[in-house]
Amino acid sequence: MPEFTDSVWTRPARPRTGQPTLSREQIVRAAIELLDAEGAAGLSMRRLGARLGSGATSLYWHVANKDDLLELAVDQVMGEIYVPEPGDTPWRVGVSVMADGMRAMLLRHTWVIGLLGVRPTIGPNVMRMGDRSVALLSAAGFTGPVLSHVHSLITAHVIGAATTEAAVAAAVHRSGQSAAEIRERLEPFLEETAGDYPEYARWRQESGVTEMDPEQVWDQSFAFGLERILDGLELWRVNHIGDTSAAQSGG
Amino acid sequence: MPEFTDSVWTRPARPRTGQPTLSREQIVRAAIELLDAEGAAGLSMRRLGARLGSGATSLYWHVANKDDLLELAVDQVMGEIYVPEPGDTPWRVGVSVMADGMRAMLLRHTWVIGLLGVRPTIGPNVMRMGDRSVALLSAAGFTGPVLSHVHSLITAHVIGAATTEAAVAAAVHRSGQSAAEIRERLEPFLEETAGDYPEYARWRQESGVTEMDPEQVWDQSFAFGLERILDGLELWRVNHIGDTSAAQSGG
DNA sequence: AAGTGACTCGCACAGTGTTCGAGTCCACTG
DNA sequence: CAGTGGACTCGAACACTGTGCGAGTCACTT
Repeated sequence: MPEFTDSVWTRPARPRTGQPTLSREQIVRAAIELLDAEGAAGLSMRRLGARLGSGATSLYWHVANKDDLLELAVDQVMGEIYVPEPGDTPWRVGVSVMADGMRAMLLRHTWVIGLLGVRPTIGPNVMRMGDRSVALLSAAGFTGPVLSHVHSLITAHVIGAATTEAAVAAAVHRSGQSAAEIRERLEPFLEETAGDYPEYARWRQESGVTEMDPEQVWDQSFAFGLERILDGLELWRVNHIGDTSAAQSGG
Repeated sequence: MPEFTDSVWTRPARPRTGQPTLSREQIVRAAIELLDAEGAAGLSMRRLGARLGSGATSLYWHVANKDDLLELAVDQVMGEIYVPEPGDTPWRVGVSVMADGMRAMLLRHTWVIGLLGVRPTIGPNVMRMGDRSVALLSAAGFTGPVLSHVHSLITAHVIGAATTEAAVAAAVHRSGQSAAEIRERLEPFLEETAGDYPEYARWRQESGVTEMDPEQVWDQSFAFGLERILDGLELWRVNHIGDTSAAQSGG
């Protein structure tokens, strides 16, 4: 029975002495490249070994198993997220920068999304990100459990938005068609079922959403949501902290 | 090359004449049971066939492939979400009921979470849910692209929150330990690295979060986020619609 | 009685993650 | 310098996966 406390991060790394041809960092990097290029289904230990010019089973010396490798890969790309220092900017800007950066990362590495619900990551990069987030939100005046709630709220928005966006993007990519082609092809199907979903059909027609650039819609949707969240948080701040000075400078 | 428009939903169902021992509904139901009991990794066509007392390849008569089966399963459980009629309650309550229901569903069927980012679902239950959401949000005064943004915002919060919660729950379940045991075992590891993450360590100590019931914290975190989102939306409503009468009754 | 189409299913194939044990090479000790 | 131990590589093998194919069974129509 595996234990939660027995993960890549709590186990000591194997000591390195010789000059081996393979290294853990190299393997993780190659895995990320493969995942970016071909998605989660494209990564197999044999293919990864081949890409590195070594046998598939050699990898198991450096990595306990595939799950561990994926966990390492997730933590690695988490390190790409930039969390601003508190005090540099108003807290809303700081949080927005973090959220935008996280969203961009998830859309660069869409395979991460499917892994986030499987197992929590406590790797160094994630920890470092958490540490900096605490600094940012502390400076904004959030403390105690609420600080954690705020952090969860922001990350949940990013993850949720990226999830649906990635799903559509994956389908578009798989189909090999442009978004416009797909819309055109899907149209008759939607027309046909319009009678079953009258409210939706009405909105679809009168909203003009069919004429818009999908990519822009995603961006707008994400930005709109983030602004509403920040508005809501600001309101809470005013009511529960009453001190707006922290909005400008840290501490 | 598969096409986006060639999915389970756009293809006509096979006509049924005889009295077969297997049915699509039965297969989907059994698949959901298996997924609930053992997670995504526990579902294989062979095991599913065995559970239904039939050969594994027999399933392929009723279902094109495993991906299609999963899509059917996702849509099925999406049907468990209750979206209130507009007019029954203030819009905030209506939205909260939908969000709570969706969260509960995702936590009942955590395997769904890992599939949401893989491929968009346009099954009947999802469509029906969309239709009713449009009705709810229209009655609240949201129109055009903003209505879609609001819907995305709510669902993103639910999905994002459920994602991290499910990840932890899965790890706890796998470990076979209680949350308290895990915390106790993880403690030395966190102590050890506390020096590297000073802000986090400070917050952890002074927030008292270690003494709380994890399940309650999840609930509180989700509710806190939802309230902030609804506050932010309310603010937007007041500024951009200026009509608060729609808050009480539909239309 | 023959035929047709719905449906079931065993076999086979290519591919997966992972274990095991044999093999290679280097750094160090005696 | 011989030898030993450990770091590291890797081929073979095992149990498993999704799925195509073709043969088989049955109910019903003509």
